[in-house]
Amino acid sequence: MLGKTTEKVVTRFAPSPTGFIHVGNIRTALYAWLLARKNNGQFILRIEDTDKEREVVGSIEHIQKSLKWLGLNWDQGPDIGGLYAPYIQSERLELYKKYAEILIKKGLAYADPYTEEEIEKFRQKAELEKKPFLYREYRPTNPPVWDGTTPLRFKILELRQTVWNDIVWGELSAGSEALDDFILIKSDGYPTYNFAHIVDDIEMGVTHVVRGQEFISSTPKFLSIYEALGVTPPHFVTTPPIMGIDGKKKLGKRDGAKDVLDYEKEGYLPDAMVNYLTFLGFNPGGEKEVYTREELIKVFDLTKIQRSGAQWSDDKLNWLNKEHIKLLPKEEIEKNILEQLPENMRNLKLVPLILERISKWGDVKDMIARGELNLFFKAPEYDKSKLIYKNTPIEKIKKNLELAIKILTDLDENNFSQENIKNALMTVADKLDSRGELLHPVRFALSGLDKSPDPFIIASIIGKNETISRLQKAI
RNA sequence: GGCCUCAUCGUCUAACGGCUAGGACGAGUCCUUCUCAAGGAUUAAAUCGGAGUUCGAUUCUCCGUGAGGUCACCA
Repeated sequence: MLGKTTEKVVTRFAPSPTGFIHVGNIRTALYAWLLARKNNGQFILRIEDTDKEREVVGSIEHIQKSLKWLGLNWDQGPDIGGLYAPYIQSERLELYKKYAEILIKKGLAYADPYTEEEIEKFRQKAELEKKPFLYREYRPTNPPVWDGTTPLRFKILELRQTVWNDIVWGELSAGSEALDDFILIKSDGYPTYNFAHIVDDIEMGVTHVVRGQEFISSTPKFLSIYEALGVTPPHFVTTPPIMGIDGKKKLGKRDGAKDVLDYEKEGYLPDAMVNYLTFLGFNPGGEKEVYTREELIKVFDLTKIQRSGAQWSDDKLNWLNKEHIKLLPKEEIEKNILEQLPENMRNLKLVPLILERISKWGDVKDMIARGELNLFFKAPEYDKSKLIYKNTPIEKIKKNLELAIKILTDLDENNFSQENIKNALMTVADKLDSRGELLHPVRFALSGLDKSPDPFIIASIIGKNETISRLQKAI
């Protein structure tokens, strides 16, 4: 499956520092990481900062933070160095120049003599003729010697059909229209992505190039560079796109794809994100869906990556996050929930109640904002008439509330637990015409809400004194 | 538009060419319940269309349709 099975697997994630990493493209990093970890290989982080115009200050740190949060640790990278340092392309310009010289010597690269305006004219002409624009049709016969002030172009010699193999997609092919004289080095001295990533992948010994399917159509160009340099290309692992929630478009920043770190802020578990992201476009077979990180590494298999795009689903992510929360030790759940609460609300007894109403830690803040926890800290104000259960007469409601007070007063304060309260009240409630005529006024007296947790858990949390005081007030 | 690619419930997906096309999310119903949530049970829901190969096609081939990607001194 990996081709040369004896080779050591080396994968990389090579983002450009143009802002945050969104969930639509972090999955490539995840798959590259899984592949390296599964094979005890190397995972490299490389920064492709060859476009100075689009560069955003601080994004390298932000990207590293995103990867760290997800637990995608790298073995070589800008911060930790490694055998092939530096890992930032702008610091490797000499290397690209060296490779460019090799191509020039071989007669496979030449200086582009045209101005941008001239090229634009060619392009317009092609558009008018409804033909695709191909620079090679205007290739200069006697290009000047390249002095570094003009773009350097690759010279495609042989026009032919390109056929190659992709581990995910199988055999792929493209006609000769896909081959053109593209730019290797820009007039500002920086290499293009097309050239730099190949040089680096060769230098760093990358064995598996994991990337999104937007690169399929430029693969013939990449292959012609490998061929020109006399280097065997790496294995290509092309991943399907992730589509936005609403439409069918690829998930991108423009379509509201969120920063990976936004999910950290919202209180998702990194393991749940990793699980969700892995399964968006991959399935090992079988019916198990909740996987730990270690299990994912074990079952990850390149041949089981999907080819069609998958739509992002917050619902499924939320469900999976809840499943991962359930996997956590009790103390950790308590710690995380308490952290979300303001100091005056940090009551350990609230934890089980909160837990069953959230799918991620951030939901706790929403509960607070909606005022759902207020009733545990302050006696509620409410419309008295709502104490009545259906058509039960007021006298009966009053009697039942008095009955409840009597029962609860008899309960020992040390045994004022949800279970004991429930047993005590239910025994009495069962003897009435309907349980509601007791349970409803009690719950309403305690909560003041049409919809709330059951009276037993409320009583156990606010304690015996407060419970009885609220019931008396109701009467 | 040229080139490349993809197509199973609403969504994520499973199914050596062979059981009644399976699971999960979401939705509905029921149980548990005074209400909400949680939990349990359960129902509905799909092989894009048309030819061909075959005893037999979700699976292989062709055509059509739909969708996505790509055609930069961006990566």
